[in-house]
Amino acid sequence: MVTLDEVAKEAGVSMATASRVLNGSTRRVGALTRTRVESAAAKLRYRVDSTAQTLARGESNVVGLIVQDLFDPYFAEIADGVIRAADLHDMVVTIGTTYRDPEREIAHVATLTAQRARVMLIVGGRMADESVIRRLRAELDVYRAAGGQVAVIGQQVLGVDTVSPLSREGGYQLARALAGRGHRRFAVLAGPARQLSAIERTAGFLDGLSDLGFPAPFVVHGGFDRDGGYDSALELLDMNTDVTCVFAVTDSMAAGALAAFRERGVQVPRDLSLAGFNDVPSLHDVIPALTTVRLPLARMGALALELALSHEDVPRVVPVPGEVVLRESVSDLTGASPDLV
Amino acid sequence: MVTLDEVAKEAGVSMATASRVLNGSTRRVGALTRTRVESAAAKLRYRVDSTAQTLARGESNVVGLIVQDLFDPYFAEIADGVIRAADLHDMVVTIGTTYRDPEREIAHVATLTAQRARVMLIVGGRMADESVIRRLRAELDVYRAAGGQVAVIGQQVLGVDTVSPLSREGGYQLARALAGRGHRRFAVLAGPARQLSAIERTAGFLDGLSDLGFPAPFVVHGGFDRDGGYDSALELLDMNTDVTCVFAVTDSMAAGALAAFRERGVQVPRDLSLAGFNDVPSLHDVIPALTTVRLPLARMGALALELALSHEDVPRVVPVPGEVVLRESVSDLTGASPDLV
DNA sequence: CTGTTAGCGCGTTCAA
DNA sequence: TTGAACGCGCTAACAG
Repeated sequence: MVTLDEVAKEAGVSMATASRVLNGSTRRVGALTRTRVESAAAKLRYRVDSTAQTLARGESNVVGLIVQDLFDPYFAEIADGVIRAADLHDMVVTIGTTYRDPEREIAHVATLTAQRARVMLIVGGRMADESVIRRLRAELDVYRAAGGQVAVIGQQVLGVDTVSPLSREGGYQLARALAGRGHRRFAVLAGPARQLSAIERTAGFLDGLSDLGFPAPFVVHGGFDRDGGYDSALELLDMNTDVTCVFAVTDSMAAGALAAFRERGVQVPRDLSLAGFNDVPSLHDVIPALTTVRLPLARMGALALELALSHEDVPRVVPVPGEVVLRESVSDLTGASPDLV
Repeated sequence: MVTLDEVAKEAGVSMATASRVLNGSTRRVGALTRTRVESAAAKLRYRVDSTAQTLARGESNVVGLIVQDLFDPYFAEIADGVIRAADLHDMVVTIGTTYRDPEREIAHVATLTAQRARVMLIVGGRMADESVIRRLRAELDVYRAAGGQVAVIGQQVLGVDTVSPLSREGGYQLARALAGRGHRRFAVLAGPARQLSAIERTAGFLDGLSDLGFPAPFVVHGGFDRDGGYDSALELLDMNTDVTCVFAVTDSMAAGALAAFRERGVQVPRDLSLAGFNDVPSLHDVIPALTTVRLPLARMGALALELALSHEDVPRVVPVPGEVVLRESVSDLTGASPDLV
């Protein structure tokens, strides 16, 4: 690989000059020398070594991104937003996936620290396990002590910059919207009992119902993904409740629930209404169209990066409201209009 | 950030020794010294600087991955496989997305070269544009000249290690399978006219039909994604053909086509049968279940990494066969059994 | 088994 | 405006 000083020699200048024209910020170089260096670099097919730059500058251009699972469209969309934003800053994105294993999360933080990532973005509902959180925070502390910037997308538990989807409020608004359709008796497929964002969404939903004076819903815990929704839905059906509407705390879970209902001959929304959360685009074509709470995932990813890059001393929290989107999967029980759009 | 020689001082040993116990491969260090170094490192919260390691070793631990769009489950699943495999090798994955823009692809290759990525994985059907391919190849050449390893997932056009989905054969087998269900008159939603994998799938399909002595299908070109399928399907309907079965060269396109058919009141598979390609898991819940050709995407990603890591002088090609999966979206016209599983 | 030394490729003072 | 020299944090000979 061609190095900078080979280019310098070829151009008949010093390394310092070559560095200035090829990578320097202050461009105080004579026009002639500049073109000489540039053509030498082109001729030799010179490519900077950004690892050497990182070492010399003490600052890298890598964005570390930690997600649970790229396979989940929720994370994929956020990752997409991060990558787009990073591109604008000429930064590269290193992705680590945890598959919901906190140990892997901690390991990734360590790895990204070793990479001297300039910023680190952590996505996804942390589990409410104190001991794990403590160790994660410890690992983050050594990263930050070295000048690294951290931003989190999700629950605000780490004392760092946070892009915070208003899960609780989303659940709350969803409850009111569903009530507006005439539903009174609900069930919640609540996901893992210790998953913070699942907890928040459920809690907001419960609050909404309780403020309305409605009975508390049936709550079924289970996995956070499609299969979790499927299993929870079957479990719910076996309980033989009289609910008219089911809230799955994730679109993926709702998709699973839909499959389960279908298998059991339960028609949505005729026999049972269903709502999800996130408004994942890849689920836009499911039938019936899913009522859900929309989150601007890609924008949240970009936002997190900007937050981390523009770091200030005091941790900031950017709340991101969700938007209830009523679609066919929820029936209208008010009698006013039996058909939905 | 704590450096290696601070650790060495703390432990009362030389940097070399500290390096050996903390990062060296040959672990010929006395037990006592070893523990002394280890506890010093722990006490000081030392974290290696892998950029410095890269510089010193002349070899990095980053895997560069170039995909078109993380949002597309096809790429997301491959990326997942790559990340998992990289993890096994203690390597990190840097992802760049091209959004199908060849210029961005070339730019990413340059960036990853600058990062001194140890291997580079390029995924996705290249466009059949000679001039772009030439420039891409030129950029790859400087990367490879520096000792970088490249593997491609997709069409074999670059003279490097390739994981090659047997698109043509997949299309061929699909044609035969559909014929086995009694279909004779087909249409193909063929995607972009210059997209290699789309071309291959279509060509194989045509071959299959022609070998069977069936008439050539209607071919509609369009976008490669969900919306492309949607638009192409509408276009097909407007042509008022008498086809009984439609092959969309992508599952995402098939999903879009399904939506279009539904809007127009065309029921699948009663009025029209539909098949896709890829067997994307996130589409497993669509109704009716999609007949498709399954590709082991995650495994292909892992495979590509192994290929690149175990580089040999002569470029290798690993063909990956697809598997036809017949599901409800294709009706059985043979009359033998009017209902499908 | 351990220490000394010389780079890896680049940015950046400090002089000229 | 340009060049010489040092250092970033670490590994890898080479000695001892």
